[in-house]
Amino acid sequence: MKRPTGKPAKGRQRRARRATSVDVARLAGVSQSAVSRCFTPGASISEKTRSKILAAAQRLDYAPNAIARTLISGRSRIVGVVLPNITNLFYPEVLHELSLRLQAAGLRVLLFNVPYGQQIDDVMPDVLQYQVDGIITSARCSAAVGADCRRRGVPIVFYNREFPELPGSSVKCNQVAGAARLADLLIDAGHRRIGLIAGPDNSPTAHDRERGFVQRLRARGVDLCARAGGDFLYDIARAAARSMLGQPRRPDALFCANDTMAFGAMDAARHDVGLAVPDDVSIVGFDDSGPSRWRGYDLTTVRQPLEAMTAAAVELLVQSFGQPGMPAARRLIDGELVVRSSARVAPPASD
Amino acid sequence: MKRPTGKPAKGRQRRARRATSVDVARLAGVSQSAVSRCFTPGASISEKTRSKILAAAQRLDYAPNAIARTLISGRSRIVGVVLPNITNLFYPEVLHELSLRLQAAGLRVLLFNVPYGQQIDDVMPDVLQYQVDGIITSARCSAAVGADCRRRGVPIVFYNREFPELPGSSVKCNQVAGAARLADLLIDAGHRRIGLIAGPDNSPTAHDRERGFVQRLRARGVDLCARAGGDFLYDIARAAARSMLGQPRRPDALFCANDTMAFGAMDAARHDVGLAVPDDVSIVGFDDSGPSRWRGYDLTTVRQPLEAMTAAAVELLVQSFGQPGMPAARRLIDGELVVRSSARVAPPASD
DNA sequence: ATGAAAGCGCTAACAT
DNA sequence: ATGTTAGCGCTTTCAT
Repeated sequence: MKRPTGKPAKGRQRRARRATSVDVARLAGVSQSAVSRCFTPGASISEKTRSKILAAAQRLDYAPNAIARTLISGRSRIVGVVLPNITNLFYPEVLHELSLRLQAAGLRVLLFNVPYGQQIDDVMPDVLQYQVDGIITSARCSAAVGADCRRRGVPIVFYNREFPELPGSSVKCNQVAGAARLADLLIDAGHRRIGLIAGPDNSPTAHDRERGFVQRLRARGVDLCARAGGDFLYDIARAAARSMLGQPRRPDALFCANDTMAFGAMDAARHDVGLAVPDDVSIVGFDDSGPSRWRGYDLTTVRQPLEAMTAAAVELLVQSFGQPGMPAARRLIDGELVVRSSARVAPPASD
Repeated sequence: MKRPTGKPAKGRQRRARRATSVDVARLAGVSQSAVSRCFTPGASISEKTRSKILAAAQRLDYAPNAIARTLISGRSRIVGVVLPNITNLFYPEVLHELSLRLQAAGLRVLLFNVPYGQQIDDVMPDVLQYQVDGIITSARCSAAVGADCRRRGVPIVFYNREFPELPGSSVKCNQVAGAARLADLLIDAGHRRIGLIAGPDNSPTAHDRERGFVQRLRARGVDLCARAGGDFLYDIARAAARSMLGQPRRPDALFCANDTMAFGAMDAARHDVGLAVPDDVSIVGFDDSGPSRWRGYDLTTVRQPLEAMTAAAVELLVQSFGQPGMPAARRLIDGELVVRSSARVAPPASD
């Protein structure tokens, strides 16, 4: 089955044939392995050979084929990033940070979107087929996935999720502590009728925030006076706030489990119910997303320290490349209370 | 260099050895190529063999190695997505749409971020090394990149950018027409003192919007009464609007080249200058980003039809997989005028 | 420091 | 329909 000389390698090729290391070797008058070494940092090669090879490579417009390299070396330098729903105001920033840092570490981002309602399990086979060196995920995850990764030796880092029973490190913002600080802030300001607009039932993050808030309230002898679900969405939260604040004995402070809902609540207060913020009602959120700095909202909230979280995630992942059997590390990073004007900070003067 | 029998393939391996098609073939008692066919849609294989193979594959937890497949077939099913700055309120949605659609088409997204100030050229070598089947990009781009792609036979689709001189298709929202509609809307409402807050100097999109707006104004006999740069950013636009609206002969309408700047301008009008929107000043933007629907802004704007644009981009790319020499297609998609309450729509009753 | 050779896991031509 | 075989382009021993 020798192919007739001169014919371009098989009939298959669909793209312009790129120069290979063999071509470069031939032109430079060296062996193919020399070319390989030339493009491998730290390989032993003389300066003379190197420059000959580089010249030939340049002439042929050669660049190493990362796919072939992956196949033989078993390392792809690709990280699978699996996110639940990029549309959420929070994830774009995460992804931005993540891709910059991974790029800086010489790693590539293979992005996977888990459509609403599905979990990571559904995309996992695809991720694994591309021989990713590691995975960073913020999606829901089952034990099967953990087992998969372990079996394959693919390290996984959970971002703002935690699965103590799964092998894999995690990085989390301390939602509980952050929410507690907001509870303190409201109570210190003299609020006693405090309502809560919660996130989706299936979001651990939302749960943590609610738990942290309510626990601290209890610890200081205050009970929630109203609660509604807002699903992390503006419209739902606005409707919830509208009806909550429309009551005769309405709350005078509102904790929303994320910023987007807080914006909805503020708009409900001002435009639907006709209350002033913070004079009639204090409103606080969680995330410190872009619009919270805007003058129209100026939201008191807790900043998730994205840079630190992302740096930690990448760091943990890169570390685990070194030692395969690395024990799972858990990093809990405190959020920063950002006090703006949407909540009063002291009890009203005359009361 | 025969390796001693029984020893695990070389000393190199860093991850648990995964089952290969050879293992599956052996267990199923068929040839390795049969296994390959079994996992190739449309290949001819008997039902009996297929099920034998699938059973063996399941037992061994086998999945085809996409990297090896890429190497031999020359098709990676990976699309390089190159974006300039994901933090911009617009790109997250693009990326979301794009990744969903590409996933649905059986393609993977390899994400590249072009840090501020750089152009696509700087990341291009990396993209190409991974043998992507195609590229979708929204980053600045030079002729060299176009030449690169052409030479390599890698199709490229420009998203909201256009390079007529480069080989490659493009999908664009018709910024000029959209901006013209906003100009019409303001003039029809009786505005004659119209100001503009422009985008970054290096953004073609920003230029198109400004050009479309100003041209239509001129065509109807109106000249811009003020102009400032806002760099697509909230803070800068707010400052610009503050000084513009603080003048004695201030504009009574403002076009901001994107929504984010319009939010800044609205906040400046209301909170910095004490003007009512739209009673004292009409403000319009461009993009229809999330907060424009919020009650606090309720911004009149032009919606970039992301779904249509993204669908077109993926479609063009997939088409060009079929015919390598496909002529570049240019798709210009009209945006939709979204009339909300931030701009008045008729001349004031008594004037 | 360099070269020869093996082979990563797979697809696709060819032969049966 | 199935098996045989030749590589895809590279990294990595091993030998020199």
